[in-house]
Amino acid sequence: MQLASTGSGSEGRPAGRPVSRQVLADHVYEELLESLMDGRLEPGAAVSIDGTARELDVSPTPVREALARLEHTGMVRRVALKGYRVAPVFTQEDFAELMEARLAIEPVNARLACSRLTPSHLKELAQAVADLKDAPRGPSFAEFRGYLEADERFHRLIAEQTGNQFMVAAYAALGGQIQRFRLFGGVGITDADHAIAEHQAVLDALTSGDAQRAEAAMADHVRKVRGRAIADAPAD
Amino acid sequence: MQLASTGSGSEGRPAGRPVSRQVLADHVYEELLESLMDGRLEPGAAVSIDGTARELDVSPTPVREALARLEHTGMVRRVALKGYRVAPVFTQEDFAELMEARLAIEPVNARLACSRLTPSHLKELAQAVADLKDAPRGPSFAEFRGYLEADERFHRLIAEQTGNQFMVAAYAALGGQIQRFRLFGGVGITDADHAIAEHQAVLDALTSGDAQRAEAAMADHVRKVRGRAIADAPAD
DNA sequence: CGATAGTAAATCCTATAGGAAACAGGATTC
DNA sequence: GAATCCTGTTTCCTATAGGATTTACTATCG
Repeated sequence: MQLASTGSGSEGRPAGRPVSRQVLADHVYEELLESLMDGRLEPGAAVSIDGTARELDVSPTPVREALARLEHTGMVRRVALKGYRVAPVFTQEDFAELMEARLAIEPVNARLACSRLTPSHLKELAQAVADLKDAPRGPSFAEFRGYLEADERFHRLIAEQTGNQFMVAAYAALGGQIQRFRLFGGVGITDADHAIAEHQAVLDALTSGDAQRAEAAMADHVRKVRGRAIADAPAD
Repeated sequence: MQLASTGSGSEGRPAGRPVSRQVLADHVYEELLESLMDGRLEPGAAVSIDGTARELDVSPTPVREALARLEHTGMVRRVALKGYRVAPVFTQEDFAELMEARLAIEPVNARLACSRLTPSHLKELAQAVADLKDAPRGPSFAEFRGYLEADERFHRLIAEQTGNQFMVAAYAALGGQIQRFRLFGGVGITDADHAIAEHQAVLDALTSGDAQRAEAAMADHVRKVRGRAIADAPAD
């Protein structure tokens, strides 16, 4: 790394980025994922490979690779020779299926995590609940973004604390869809008080170390989320 | 499939082939997936982009796209600037986690599928069990390949018959790993008689329409598979 | 006025080229 | 004899070019 006396070739490295060499496809992936999560890319919108490449000032090759990865998450769909589109809006049936899947996975996660919890894990969970309480809940997206982030973080932490890589993967596959639904499913943050109380109940159960109770608390939470969403659903 | 007949690639492809136009990346994906499932690509082996491209007589671009998709399934791993490698062998801990995840997902699948079963679905399941019984079980891989395929098909059919796209995705994420473990985990087909009987029990429960019984039968099957695998595990 | 054909633009898909980094092997020096 | 440096090769990563196909717009004809 130290330069030899006879510097061969270009000596001037850009001062801004000395070694932080990163693969462009990763950057593109992160950028697209953020756009999808933030709602800047609305369901049904076309995601042009060339267009995205021009917008991010890269070549189409990294964009193609990033989209290939994103396709496997269900966030975008590929039609063989037509290109990529953002996955369509959730129907009520999709939502019901998603909640069914959450009911199968998340209570198990809570039960498994319960037996492996460490104090630092509990602290992280408590922080997530605290952030949920403190997050602003304004009408614009920028204002309730923190709320959604804390909500997702709480559930993801529990999945990670199972120590089971497959349960983490299973939740991750759902987590993106859950986040997407929160944005476009029509359910706002009218249920914050209830949701916070339920999260607190899950956290209390986990703290108590009673795995059965934690599993039940999580199942109760998911069921109630489903119930509130159905009650608020637009009759389209 | 035409890839095999290209021989010594002399010139570009002949112009008059409008029909059966398909994306090359899909071909590469299928080819690689089959190699991974068949065990031709052993765990830890490097999967060179350029090498695979030469071998399949395509350019590196489709190979890159196929590998990007495969990475998300856990079959291959990517190191930032070093390339792709086949995922390492399962440890006993990995196996325990996989079975824990199966226990969370597959019994639920059986329960959900039970209420939606149609006669044609039942016929497909019965065919899978019949194939399992009839499949040869020789020592070489080519001989018990049919057995593994029927086994995987049975479980996948149940997942699909839930009608829940997310449960299908969750099972698909596990299914590949299960198949990989069957090849490299050390458990042969010494338990065929037990496994067939358990599959039959699950099928009977599904036929009866008793969702609770189907769920229990599937849970019993997964637990017994786990038990037999642990008993047969090499003490490495 | 409406429908159709033709052209132009945009897009996807694949191949090829070139730069950068990592790995392997051999030669040199202590 | 061992460690180090250098060099050649391989591989990954990105950019660019070109063929093929779909889409949109326009002009012409019925």
